Parts: sequence; C-alpha cells; structure tokens
Amino acid sequence: MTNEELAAVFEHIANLLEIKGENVYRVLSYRRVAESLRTLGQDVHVLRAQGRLQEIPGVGKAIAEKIEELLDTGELGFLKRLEAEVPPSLIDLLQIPDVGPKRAALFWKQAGITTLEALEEAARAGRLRHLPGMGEKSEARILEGIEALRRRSHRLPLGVARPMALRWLDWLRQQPGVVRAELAGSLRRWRSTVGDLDLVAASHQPKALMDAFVLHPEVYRIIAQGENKASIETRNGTRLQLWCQPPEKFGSLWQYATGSKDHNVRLRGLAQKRGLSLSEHGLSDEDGHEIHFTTEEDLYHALGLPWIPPELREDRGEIEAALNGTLPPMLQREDLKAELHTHSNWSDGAATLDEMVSAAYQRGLRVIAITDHSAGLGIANGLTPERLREQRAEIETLHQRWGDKIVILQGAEVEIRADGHLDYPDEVLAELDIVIASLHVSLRQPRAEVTQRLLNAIRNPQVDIIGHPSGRLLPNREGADLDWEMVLTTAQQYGVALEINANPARLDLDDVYARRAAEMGIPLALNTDSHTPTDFDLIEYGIGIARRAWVEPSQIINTWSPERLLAWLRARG
DNA sequence: GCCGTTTTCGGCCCGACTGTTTTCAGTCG
Repeated sequence: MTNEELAAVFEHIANLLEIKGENVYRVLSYRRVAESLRTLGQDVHVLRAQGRLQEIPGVGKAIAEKIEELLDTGELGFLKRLEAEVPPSLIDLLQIPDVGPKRAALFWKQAGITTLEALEEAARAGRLRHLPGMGEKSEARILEGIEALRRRSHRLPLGVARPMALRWLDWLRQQPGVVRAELAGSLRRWRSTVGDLDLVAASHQPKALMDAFVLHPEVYRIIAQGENKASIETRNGTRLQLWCQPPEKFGSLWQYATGSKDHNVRLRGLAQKRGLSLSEHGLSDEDGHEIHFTTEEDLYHALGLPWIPPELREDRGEIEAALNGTLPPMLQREDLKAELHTHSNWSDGAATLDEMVSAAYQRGLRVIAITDHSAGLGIANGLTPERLREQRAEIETLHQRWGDKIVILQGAEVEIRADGHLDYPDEVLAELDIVIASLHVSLRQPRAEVTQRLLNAIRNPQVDIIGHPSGRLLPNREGADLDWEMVLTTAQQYGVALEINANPARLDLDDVYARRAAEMGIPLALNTDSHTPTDFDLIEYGIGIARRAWVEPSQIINTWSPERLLAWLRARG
C-alpha cells in the first residue's frame, strides 16, 4: 500500500467514526494521520522497517499497529467491524454542502437512507422536511446541494483559478469604500489545486460591498450572505468566498482567511498558552478586550513569531521553525538566472529560437537552454539527430548575434521510451550542452517497470535533469506509479537534478517530493517548459512550489552563476 | 486517539451563517 492509499483508509475511518458520533478529537486524530501520510514524502514501508512509525506526527501506539496490519495484510479488522456498524455509502452524503456527520446519521437512522440516490429521492418526495431539525428550506438546500455537486467539477488547477481570482480582485478594488483587497486561502498559499476562491477586503462600507458582491453578473446563486462574509457560486460552477472587515482588523482577517486550517489551529493553540484567544477579529483576553491588527506581521509578532510566508502555512513544521528562528530563506524571482527547459518551433513550440532567446533576455535571465523534443515523440514534431545538428548550426549564429549578453545552450528533452531506452544514442546526447530526460508515454505501466525506466535515465551519465518526474497533468491525469524511494535515492547517488516543472498543468515535482528531494541534497531545476515567449512568466507557479517545499535558493541550479552552472554541466559529461 | 516547559490524565480552536428554533444545533472554513 502506498502512503496515499493508507491516508485514504484513515480518512475513511475518520468519516465513519464521525457519523457514528464518536468523540470529535478521536476523529481528528485519524484525520491528522491521514494528512501526515499524504505529506510525508517518504515511503511508510521504510519507516516501518526502521521501527519509526511513531515518529510520524499524530501516530501513536494504536494507529501504528493499524498501519502495520494494513501493510502486512492489506486489510484492517477494525475497519471491517466499523463498516459493519456504519454503512460506508453514507460517506457519499458528506460531499453534499450542508450535510455533515449529524445529518448523515439522522437520515440513516430515522429514514433508512444510506445512499446519495435515496437521499435525493426522499428530498424530491418531501420526506426530509419532517425529520427533527429539518424543514422545507433545509430540504430544498440539500436538493440544491446535490445538483451543485453534479455541476461542480473537481478542484481547479491553480493555473485556472489564479487568473480568475485576479479578475475578481480587480473588481473588488474598484468598489466604493474598499481600502484594500487581496487573495487569500489556498490561492495565496500557491497550492497546486484549489477548491474555491477566497478573497478578503477591508472596507468602510462592508454591507454595501457584500450586496454588490452577490449582485455581480457572474453570480449564479448565493450560498450564504452575512455582514462579514458571503459565499457564491459562479455560472461556471466555481465557488467564491469573500470576507470583509474594517481596515483596523485587516491583518487578522487576511491571516485567518489565508489558513491553512491546520496552521490556524496551531496559532490559536499558541494564543491559548498565553491566556488569549485568537480569531479573525484579533486577540482577546479573558476580560474580552480585543487587540486588532492591521498587518499580519503585527499579529505574528504578538504571538512571539516572525511573519511566516503563506506558502509555509500548512502545519508542516513552520510553527516550530518560526519559534526556533529557522524558517528557510524564500526563493525570489530575481534569484533565478537560467531557464533550462524551453521549446522552439523546431519541435512543438510556437516561436523561433531568436524569439525565445529574446524573451529570456528581456526577463533578465543570463542562460537559456533550448531543449526541443527528441524524434520519438511523434506528436511533438521531435528532432532527428540530423535536424538536431542543423539546429546546432542555427544556434551558433545566435551566439554571434547575442554575444555575451546571454548564454545559449543547445539541449534536448529526450524521451524515455516505453522500453526504457532513451530516444537518442549516447553519442548524440554527448554532443549536447544539456540533456533533460522525460516520461510522456506509457505512464500507466506497473510500478516496477515505469520506475526502472526512470532509473535508467537517472543512471545515464549524459542526462543532467529529469523533466517533470511523475508525468502528472492537473487536475485529472495522475502521475506514474513510481517507487519514489528508489527514484530519490538513485538521483541522490548519481547527482542528477530533478525538475520542478513550473507549468501550472504540471507542477511536478510536487511540493511534497520536492521537499524530500531538497532534504536529501538532490539538486533541483526550476523550469517553465516554455513553448511560447509569454510562458516564461509561468515561473511564478514554480516559485510557489519551491517555496511550499522549503527549498532554499542555493539548492536550485537555476540560481547558480552561469560559470558554476556550466562547470556543473561539463562535470556531468 | 494523541500528547506533555503544568499534565501519563485531561485536555485537545473559534466565529459566521443558516434554519429551525424561542436559545440552539449543524455546518463550514
């Protein structure tokens, strides 16, 4: 079982226990372990073999035993007994907005409803309104919720959500009385996918702003509307939330709405230790005196912490690091001096070599590598070794034109074929300045097979970078089922760089494995995979991932001076 | 079920919004 599969089991247990009405903190402890497993970045089998399961945050004796049983047998007696008590299909009901564990239990115990279909039928027949605590409005809301569930797609990729949110932000900033408006939530934390769009505003006229918000022409329906908070669904099925407070509370509000939930829970714990209570309004003492914060900095300082960058706010050790003064330095766009993964119209890019070089130069880069596709990837108009040599001739003329303004490297993104061989023979690779090896095809091979393909590439001394290692495409195509432990330890051994691909459809490595790779001292490359000049600006998304992964600038080869980078490439052969 | 700068037992975050209620429960973030 993978970490992800184990996490799903514990999440499932948490849901069932919650419907059963178990102690909420017991439920939370299973949720916490699920989250820990998802973000571990290290194969749980390895920790188990070393007897270190209880080092995982939130794992104690009882859950360690359950993990062992699952790893050994693939099953869990405890879960089987639980599923005999609580019908597992009830968990589907929890996806409906306004249906939580209490109502799921109510529908099951008082109306014999155990599936989404049965619930919908009962709601249509008007049979829910008579249940305790229910009424016509609740019944209608649930029916609406079921329809919204069908309408609403999966989580949005950040690359879709962010531009959409920026347009709303522009609109907000034009509203009368608005002093300030910003992105919040997972958008601001640069999570690679987001569930809804969170926006915050400071306004002298909150009521008027809320009214204007819900009347916006893109609003399909209003989910909730109050004085300080409103939530709507747009015509394209996206949910937006807007929080509003007067300017003197903006710092607390922005911090609160940025989250993550787990991070905020920890902060409230810190406040509690000081005899204070923290909310979106600020800090209050036992007598109810409130301290307001106009900036996030002031709020963190009041809790004895330095300001914590949003990308780190996931309760993955940032609170401890902040307390110890060991928060990592955050990568800035200015740190990046090289773009090492670009395509031109020699393969599937849209621009000429010169246009791509120019785009890099305009953005202050000092090195660009042209890495068109190899011949095997038919759809991408890949280059044969002959065309590769013709391209080299053209790049030579670019060297003349650009002189020492920018270093232009010729490279290739060479396909790792389904049979595990690279698309070019080693002698062709040896002629190139830089080689990226990537998986695009046969990603669904069994773990051993697909992992072996990647290992072959990592061990090839001509290969400098493994491009978008998992091959995932957001939001729907999962990456290859890799044995990450093997991939990472082999990359470490051979000193090959792993790419953080900044294209918002990829963001691959993800933050979890990028963090693990950085901890292991594996060099990382941060590239846009640009196919057009404007793609260079997608680097912001990759910077978000690098920050979320606690990667320090010096660990990224694109931050190195041209001399150091070229020396590293030469040393690799 | 976990966890310990006060604890091996007794804690474990906080408020907005909605609907069904006459003071609160459920859900959500």
